[in-house]
Amino acid sequence: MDKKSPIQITPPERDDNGTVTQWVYTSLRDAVMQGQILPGRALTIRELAGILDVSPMPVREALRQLSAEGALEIQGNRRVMVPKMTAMKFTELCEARIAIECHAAARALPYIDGEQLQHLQQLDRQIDNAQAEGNLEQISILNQRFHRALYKANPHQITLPLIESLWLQLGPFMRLASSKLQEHYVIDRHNEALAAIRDRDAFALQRAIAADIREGFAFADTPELLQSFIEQSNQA
Amino acid sequence: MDKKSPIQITPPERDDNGTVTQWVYTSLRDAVMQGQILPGRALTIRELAGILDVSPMPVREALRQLSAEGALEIQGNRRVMVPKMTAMKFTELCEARIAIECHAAARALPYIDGEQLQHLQQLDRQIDNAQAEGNLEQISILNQRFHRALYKANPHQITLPLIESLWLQLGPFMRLASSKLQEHYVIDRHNEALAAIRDRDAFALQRAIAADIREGFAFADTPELLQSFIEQSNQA
DNA sequence: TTTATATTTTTGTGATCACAATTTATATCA
DNA sequence: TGATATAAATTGTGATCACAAAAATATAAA
Repeated sequence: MDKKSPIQITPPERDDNGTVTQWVYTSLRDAVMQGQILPGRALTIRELAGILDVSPMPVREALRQLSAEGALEIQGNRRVMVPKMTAMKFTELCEARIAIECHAAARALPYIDGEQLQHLQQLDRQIDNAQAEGNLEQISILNQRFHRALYKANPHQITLPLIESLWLQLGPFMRLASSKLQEHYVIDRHNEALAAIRDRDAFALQRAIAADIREGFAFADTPELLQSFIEQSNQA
Repeated sequence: MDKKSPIQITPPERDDNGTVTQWVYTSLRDAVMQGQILPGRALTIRELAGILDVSPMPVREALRQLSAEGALEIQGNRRVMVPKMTAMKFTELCEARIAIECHAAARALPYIDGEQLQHLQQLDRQIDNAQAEGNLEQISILNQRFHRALYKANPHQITLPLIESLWLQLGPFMRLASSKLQEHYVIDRHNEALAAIRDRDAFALQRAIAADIREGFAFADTPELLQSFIEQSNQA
């Protein structure tokens, strides 16, 4: 119980409506996304149930769902863990994000009305503020919210679950890696995206989104730098 | 129990190794893919457990996994059902397939060696045979196998689960729709794909894959035809 | 100390049960 | 007959238990 690395879970308010399974799911999802569980660390149902003070049943269900979403990995031993990152996997995830999110953005463009544009602009301003404060955590959350709002403008959207799966797989590594950095310059490509939306220019929008995603990973520009981050995050 | 539409499940051999949950999952997945469960039909844990002659527990887990994969949908009532198709959703799923599978094919291309090419050619011949026999069921299975083998050539592949999710969402509708057709001409684009692979031509490969996917849906060419298939498949 | 073997503990799986919420069926009244 | 209220049945959820498989630990031999 205490020989292994600690699992720090800060669960959200136990909202009375909604099932326990739902709450456990959100708690674990957040913990994974924030890199609070080391990759490779074995997650046992009973231990998590003890930490969250619930019966094993909702944990079982949440683990299965998170595994299906790619956030966790079921090994041959039936053991569940946060997947370890590799350089090639990282590259594949980035390129997949670019391909799918550009597609989603282009498909959403025709549906973006004035109100939604305003909402995106507001999110962009909030990101600027968080940038000024150097609040990396907040930047990351708002950035996700910006992308989600953009893709969701398409009322027939079906790719968001796929995109979120990629975010889940990249999330833990991103957090661990960016926490090792003292500074992290971010060029704001959201303005370019907003301009492209106003111009109804799908290609420009895709360029802006692709650049935004690519520059979000710029901290691991060189293969050597990437490798060093991976080794640090996979110490287990 | 018998007022509702029947659920015809032909489960595979109960392989002794592997968990009951795994077996239930595969059984339900196949049933959904083959359109044997009407969209909108409420799936209850106990009923499925009775049909498959297992306890409710493995059914619960399988349903949750299938829901996370997009094969099933959890309504507000916590009821689970096969999602209903809409014209717009169908279009979005097709376009997403094209975008992601073209990406996956291009990323796999550099890794395809002689042995894998040979395997793809063999699958192509099998498809030709099934075509000659008019065995739609077999064509569909082999076609999936062809695409899967192609994308899997990339050893760092991470998009296959996303692609399979799209297949799961399209599958039931495709089966129901194509069963209404007497004939279904299929132009074989796999030869073009194989030629592109031999030439190491990524763009040509993407064109071939895109055309293959698009022509697989050609039976619903016009909006009116598509609408009529949707209405037929959603009678519930 | 290191390696191999035996024992204990822990773990995932699947079954069963209780209960509140929802659905379905039945009865009541216009 | 048709709408509405009441009762019965069914459902998902979460808890608990038993058990075989796996992991961790202890023991023996080199």
